[in-house]
Amino acid sequence: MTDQKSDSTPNDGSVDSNTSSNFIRNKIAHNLKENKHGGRVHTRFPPEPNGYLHIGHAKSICLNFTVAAENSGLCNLRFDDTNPEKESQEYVDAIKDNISWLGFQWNGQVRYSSNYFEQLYGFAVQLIESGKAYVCDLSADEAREYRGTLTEAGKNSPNRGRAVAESLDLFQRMRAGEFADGACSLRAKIDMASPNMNMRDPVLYRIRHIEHHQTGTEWCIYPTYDYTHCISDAIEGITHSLCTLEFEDHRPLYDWILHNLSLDSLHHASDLDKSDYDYVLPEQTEFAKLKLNYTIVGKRKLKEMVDTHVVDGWDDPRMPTLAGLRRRGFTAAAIRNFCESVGVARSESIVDLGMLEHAIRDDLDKNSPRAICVLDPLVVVLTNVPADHLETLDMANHPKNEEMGRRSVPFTQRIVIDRSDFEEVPPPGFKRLTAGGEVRLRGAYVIKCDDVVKDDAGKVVELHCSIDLDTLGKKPEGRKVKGVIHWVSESRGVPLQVHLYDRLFNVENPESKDIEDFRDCLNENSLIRLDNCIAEPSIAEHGAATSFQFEREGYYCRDEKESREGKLVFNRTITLRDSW
RNA sequence: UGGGGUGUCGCCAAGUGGUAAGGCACAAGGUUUUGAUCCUUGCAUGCGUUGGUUCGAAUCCAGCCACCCCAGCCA
Repeated sequence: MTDQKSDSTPNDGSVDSNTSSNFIRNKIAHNLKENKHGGRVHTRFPPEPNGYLHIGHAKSICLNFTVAAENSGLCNLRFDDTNPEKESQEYVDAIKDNISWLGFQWNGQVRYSSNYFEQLYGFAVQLIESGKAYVCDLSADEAREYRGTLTEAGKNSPNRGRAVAESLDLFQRMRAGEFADGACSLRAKIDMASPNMNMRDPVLYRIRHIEHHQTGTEWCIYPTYDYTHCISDAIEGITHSLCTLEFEDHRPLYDWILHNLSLDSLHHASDLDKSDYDYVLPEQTEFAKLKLNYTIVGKRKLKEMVDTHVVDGWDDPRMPTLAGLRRRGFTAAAIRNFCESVGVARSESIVDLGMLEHAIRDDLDKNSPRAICVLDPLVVVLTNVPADHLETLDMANHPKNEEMGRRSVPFTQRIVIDRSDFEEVPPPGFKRLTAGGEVRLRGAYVIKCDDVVKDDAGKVVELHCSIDLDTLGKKPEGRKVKGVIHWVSESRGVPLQVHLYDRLFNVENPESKDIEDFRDCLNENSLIRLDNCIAEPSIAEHGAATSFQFEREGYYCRDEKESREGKLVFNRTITLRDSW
């Protein structure tokens, strides 16, 4: 996906269900009513390119883009790339790709905080000149000691009273590369006794002689998040700066920086410079992060799982990353609907995985064509059918949506059914095939099991059944056959490998502080590979869909990464609900 | 124990002084050639807790309790 050229392309990431009110929508409606930003709503999604996006980011993406779209507003994509140490172009590319896949289009070109390095530098000079910032010689360790603690005030840096001219000179020399990493820093002059630690003369610039993925070696001083974010928002004309709860304590600093810069200079530096809109400073609003039970959403741990090969990569289908969910068979619409159903609030909560599962089942049930696949084949020989029999059965691709068309399924003398659909001694309530019992073959005939063939070890190897020729498309005479099972022609079916996925962790909260190492609660059975599956031939045809409901089993999608000519691999996205 | 937040059904969540929306989950019925889907019904005299104000409180006030975040030159 390349950068968007249009300035006003509406986002098409729509949601099926009705939207409900939340405090951010209410706040925006209120601002609109007061005409605070001249009717504008302009948000931004500001990831740091230091990892892949996950389901938690999806919540923020959906929030920012939909809230803008609902109000005919705009949403920027801005990479918050102020710490080159952990960032890379690989992540930039993956993030852009994920957002597009989710169905959103950002306003104009992709932005980078690093686009504003020169302006940011100029604003820093402005703060120094007005006595609001100074160059500090304290080392990181010393600064920590001077900062005080949660309950004790800090001490002023010895350089706090440094003359403006001297700080100006030093800052210029920091930029020129005269000092080693950590030798000094630029700090805001606020209040070392503030109960809010963020206000105890926070660092604005630090020295890092390191290459940046966007600016190369142009800079050796890099602005911090706190200093950069608010000014970047102001430059882009953001009206509502939405972020997560842990930044709440940073809001006073966000406001301090903007209010201690000249409003005119911010206005002139901004995208709104030549517009007719009044220039109003952006406002930060915080909401709770999305957490899901049985899963980890923490970049550090996700990266660790990738690096230590607990999973196969960022796009492993068990990962909560957008890349992983996509490969698993989740649709963008399902993720959008899920985010909408979860809502946005300020209380920290852990959403039940069942909600995500519901969202994907809901979408796939409506939109995926049906097919038949037998995961654990057991041969059934139809004794009253000729050995060379080949019949073509016509089946609907979707039970409720005729528009999805129909398909042909070959029926032969030897077929396979799933081993779990036969029981010699059935448990109470069992509705499938039993010795001597009858069952309906989905889309075909009713069969009766006459004979159970076993090997020397007593394992069932084959079933001999007779079919009732008068039951194709009609109910059997004089009796009721309750069960329906699926089947595939043994000779005409196509072999495939199927990957069965389950949750990665076997505890509800693998990120809990009680758990020292997440490796201790890994689900051993999170991936099961089935090598002998066999499916109806239509799924392998040229132009076939890539995502199906394998009837009575669940939703499966072709794994594009592992499938190749002559070797089909399918991933189980999610099982069907099962009340049996 | 300084500061900032949050507490409404098992899980999310609406509600902003007029008598507890919705979704998920769960349960019971019905339809069904997928034990799926779909349909119907049920599911908080109760809103962390204790007091107070009021004709009336989840909503206002006070106290208490629990949990989360903050002492990176990370974001």
